[in-house]
Amino acid sequence: MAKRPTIRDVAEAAGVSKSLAAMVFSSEAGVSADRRDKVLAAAKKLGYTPNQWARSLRSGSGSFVGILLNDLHNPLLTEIADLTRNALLEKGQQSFVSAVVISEKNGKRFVEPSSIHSLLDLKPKGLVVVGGLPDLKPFKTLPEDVPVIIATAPAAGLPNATVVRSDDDKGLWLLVDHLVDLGHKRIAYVGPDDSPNSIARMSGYKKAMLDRGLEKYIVTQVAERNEAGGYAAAKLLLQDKNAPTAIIGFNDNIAFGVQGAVSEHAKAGMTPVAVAGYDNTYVADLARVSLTSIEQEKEAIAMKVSELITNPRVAAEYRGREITLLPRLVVRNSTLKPS
Amino acid sequence: MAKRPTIRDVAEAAGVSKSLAAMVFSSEAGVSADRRDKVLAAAKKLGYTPNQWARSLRSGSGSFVGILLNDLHNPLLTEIADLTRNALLEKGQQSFVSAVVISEKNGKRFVEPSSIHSLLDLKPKGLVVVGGLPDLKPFKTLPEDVPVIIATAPAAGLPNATVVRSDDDKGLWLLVDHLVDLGHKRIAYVGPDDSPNSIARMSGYKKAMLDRGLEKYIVTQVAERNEAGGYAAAKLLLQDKNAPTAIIGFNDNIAFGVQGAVSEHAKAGMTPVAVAGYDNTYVADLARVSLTSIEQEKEAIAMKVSELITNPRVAAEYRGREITLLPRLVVRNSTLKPS
DNA sequence: TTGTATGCGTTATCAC
DNA sequence: GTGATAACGCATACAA
Repeated sequence: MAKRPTIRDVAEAAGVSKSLAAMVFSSEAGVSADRRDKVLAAAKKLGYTPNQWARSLRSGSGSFVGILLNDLHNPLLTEIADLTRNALLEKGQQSFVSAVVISEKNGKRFVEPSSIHSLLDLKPKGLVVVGGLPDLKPFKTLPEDVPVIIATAPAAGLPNATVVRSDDDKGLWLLVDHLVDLGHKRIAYVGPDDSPNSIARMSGYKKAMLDRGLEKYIVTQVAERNEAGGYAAAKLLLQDKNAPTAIIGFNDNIAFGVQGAVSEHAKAGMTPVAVAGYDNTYVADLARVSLTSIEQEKEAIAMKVSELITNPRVAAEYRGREITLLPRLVVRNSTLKPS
Repeated sequence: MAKRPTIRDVAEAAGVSKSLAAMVFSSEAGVSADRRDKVLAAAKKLGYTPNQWARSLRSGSGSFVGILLNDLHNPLLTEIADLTRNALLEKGQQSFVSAVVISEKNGKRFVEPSSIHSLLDLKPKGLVVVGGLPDLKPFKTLPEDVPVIIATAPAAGLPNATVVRSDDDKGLWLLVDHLVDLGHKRIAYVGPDDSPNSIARMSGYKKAMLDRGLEKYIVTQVAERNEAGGYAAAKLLLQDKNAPTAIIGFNDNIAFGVQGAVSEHAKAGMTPVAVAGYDNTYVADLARVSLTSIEQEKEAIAMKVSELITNPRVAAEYRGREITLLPRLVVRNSTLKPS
């Protein structure tokens, strides 16, 4: 198959020098109109598009923004990555999404450093990290003027990064508040406690309960971050004599598992238990699921991120700081009707 | 921040020439043990890892496999991409996942060619395309010896690609067969008809109905490929006097919408309608959803793909051919109990 | 305005 | 076994 044309092929076809042809694609001015047209025509005919990686290599920095996606399975993260990419596209900013490799070595999951280096070696002009990475050290090799924005996760040890995330304390306060208003007192929380993110939410739950004078009803149950984890944890909670009347899950996935356990509980003739999740995944909105959840305002996050990455002034202003957005409660059947 | 060390830094630190240092990382032999150790020690101390893109540029081909992800929102595709990546990792094959950009121009969605070129310019040693791309022309610029594998989609006009997908005819046959065994006759199909993939499934449905002698009950309703599309289409079907007693959706997402419409239908006192989807997304397995679906054997697809990409002999053998895997029926409540 | 030379980080081809 | 040199595709400082 035909080899990809290079700028030399274009120059030759247009009858000009390589550098002249290069100028047509790099800087706007500096080339006479007729020659520029010739080059453009030749490029179009050959189907030439610049190799942006060679460009990165030479210039020290590319013209694209790198988006590092933490987990392909998490709909919240893929959604935010996609929204960010679209927001950047609207500003005319190219981006490149790549997914981190997570491998497992003797039972422990960790991020392959090479999958981070791969993106950094492409020399992005800015970097967006979507989701919490356990180790952000590799990013320290980035040049000073490359902004790093971390979406929906704390900046574990990266002093110059900007964090854009929604306020977990507020989110859990909204959930607890909503449930208390419905008459619940025994409100339990189910979720992991192995990451900054999960710890923040659990702590938000406790603060909210305290705030409502319900400290003696605080019950937390550790769970793995998937449906099965939520199911198992809820089963444990529900067999207690002082079983909760409402359960909040760390995220929607866990809450789905809780819903499963709660359904079985209700079928056994027990009083129905309210369930709420977090992240407002599209699944939560399905008619059959109808799970009350917290919307992290993904669009707002994406907009903020794209603004930070494209506007150097704003980027400089927020370097090393955290931008906190207000989450929003989305009430659905799981906390209203009996399930 | 510290700049990323290059091979020159390593060579200098080890007191050897760049070429010698390079040999340590490229070929196994050809360098004396003591110098090799010196280089390795220096590399470790500086935290050096080779820039694989510069390597690609020079060698004409990198050491990694490119995985092009069609749609970040489709759980089937992200799952297959991830499984493929893991299968490759187990064979010691690095891979790089990047997502295509889909933009919208005057109402029409299309793939940004630049997002494909970006990955091709990295010069992968093999390419995996996950999901159906409307236009595969850009891949024609790949060298002859770079295998292209297309997962879960037809090879629209790429004669040298290998396709790995499951048999849609068989999948729809399994669904229709299952429903007929349960006593259904009025089995309708809901889904789009705007892509090779969707046309294949719709045709599979018709063949299966014919095969069971139910040609006079064939009813298809076009729907957009999302929950809302399924909901709207099902609403239309259900208001008919000869409403179907079972509805098959093009994929799970559409079937979720159908489930919503069917629930409302049942609440209005009508006889419950069976629903089935396709792709066996993790959502289908949620207790509250419990949707009968077709498993495309994602693991098997990923295994096949990774074998094709890593084994040149197998790749050559299947070049230009299609590998069809057998799908599997997963029965859940949506086709059993009244919903 | 146009062409030439140099280098980004790497590997391949030579000499030595 | 080792080291200098060219080249991958591109951009830029410089000279013409």
